[in-house]
Amino acid sequence: MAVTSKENLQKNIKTLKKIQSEVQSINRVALSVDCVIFGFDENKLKVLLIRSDLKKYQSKWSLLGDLVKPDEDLDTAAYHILKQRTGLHDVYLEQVHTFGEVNRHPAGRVVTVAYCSLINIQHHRLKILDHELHWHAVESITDLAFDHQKIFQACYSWLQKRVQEHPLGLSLLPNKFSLRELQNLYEAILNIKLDRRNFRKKFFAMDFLVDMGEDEQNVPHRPGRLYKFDYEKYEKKKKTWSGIDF
Amino acid sequence: MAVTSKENLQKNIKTLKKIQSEVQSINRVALSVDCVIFGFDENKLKVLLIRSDLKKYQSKWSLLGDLVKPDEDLDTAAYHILKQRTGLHDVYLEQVHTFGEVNRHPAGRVVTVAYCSLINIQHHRLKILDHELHWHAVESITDLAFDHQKIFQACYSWLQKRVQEHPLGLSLLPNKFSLRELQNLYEAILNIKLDRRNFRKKFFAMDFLVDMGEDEQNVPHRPGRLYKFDYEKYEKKKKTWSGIDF
DNA sequence: TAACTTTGTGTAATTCTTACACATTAAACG
DNA sequence: CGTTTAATGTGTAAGAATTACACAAAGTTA
Repeated sequence: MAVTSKENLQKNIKTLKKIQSEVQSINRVALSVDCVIFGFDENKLKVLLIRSDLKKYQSKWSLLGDLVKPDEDLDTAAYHILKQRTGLHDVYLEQVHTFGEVNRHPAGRVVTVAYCSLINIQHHRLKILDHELHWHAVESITDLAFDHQKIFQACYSWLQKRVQEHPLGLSLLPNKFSLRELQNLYEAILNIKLDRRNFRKKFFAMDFLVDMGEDEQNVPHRPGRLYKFDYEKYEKKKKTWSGIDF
Repeated sequence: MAVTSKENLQKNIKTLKKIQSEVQSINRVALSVDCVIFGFDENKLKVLLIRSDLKKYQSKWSLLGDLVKPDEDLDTAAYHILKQRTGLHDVYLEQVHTFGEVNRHPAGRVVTVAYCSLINIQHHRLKILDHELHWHAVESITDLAFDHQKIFQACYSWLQKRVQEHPLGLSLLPNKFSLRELQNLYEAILNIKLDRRNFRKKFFAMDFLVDMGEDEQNVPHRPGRLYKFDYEKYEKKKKTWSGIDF
């Protein structure tokens, strides 16, 4: 099988050259990444948006994005945006979907890879004021630039689903949090009300919460216990899918 | 807010031109789509592979893919491959992930968008013999060309998860199928054994199966009932996610 | 010290999941 | 034609998970 004859080798080199020329010439497009950066503040789910350079006059907001350099991995490009815009490097980031319609961008063919990121809004407050960068409550996001509304919607739906099978949502909270905060978070993301006792029971039953032995401070009522999430334990024990459930 | 002053307009045009030049010049990469095409035959889950043009001498197999033309949508490009290679046009196709590592392809920077497709292998048998196109059982797929092993693995994992929340798996079966076939399908995809009675109970409880009033033919034992899947009913009733379950 | 607000906890009813066995049907074989 | 073979079709009881729901305790504020 693995007879590497001279002809085969030459044929192969020829084919490679052909592909290379195809790759180099006409068949190229611009590639960008766009990040949907979620935060959680005042019990609301928020998204970080920037006033679009382009179309500024229409006062439209857009997602944070940039062109991918020819020598840059996609993930790297997305991390770069996060670092640049929020100053954070240790963030949850996951690719969601690629949008490649021919006419999606006014500047020509630009295919964009959408990433979803979740950050702790408190670690970050500082860097915001410069630029035209602002947090927007998800319900209020209605008319973004380009096809960013669609991209945002895809990422939000993705988050709502993903958060039910993976503890990524916790990236939105401080390291120590109360169960009320945790519940508020899920209620905000899923846009539903949950039963407090059952929510609590469920999370304790998962057994990933570590009691920090501390209570909340400066609350005008009985303070709640603070917990952290044990990611290591989660990684070991995480649910191995099985059950058909349309 | 919406004051469209002349300066703003001019500034905007200038910005657009700047982006256009960035988009047109250096910041471009080749884009391809790769399809992981699943089929189901002899109670095994299979994938359609082609002998790589390139690296042919190493007898490696690869996924079916092609460069995306500058005037072609991503989904269109993926459909095109399916049409071209299988002759089928009415297939289940979904984007899974985009792979964009700088050095993933020997011919230069090629970012590829991976699609997953499920086809009914019986509607298709004919077109296979030409080309170096073959079905491979998923367990036997170990050493594909380029990073195709990684792409295949991502799509297979995606399928295993997706099939538990969406009836896409049924695209792999004929329109009329027995419950045994259906169970074999799920067992093959998930690579587990399922209890026959409970499986049956579960599917009937979903209430998406329509009794065709016919039995299997030419089986050397008691024939099973044939059913079809009611996609319309599914679309109406489909489960609205809710439950946290890591 | 009384009023307020939110925490923390338990149980009963219901639904869902799992494990498991036997009679039935058709084809194949002698 | 009767026996064997191989799969279909069905029900139930035990256990697990989910839901709905109410009251005492702990701090803060006035």
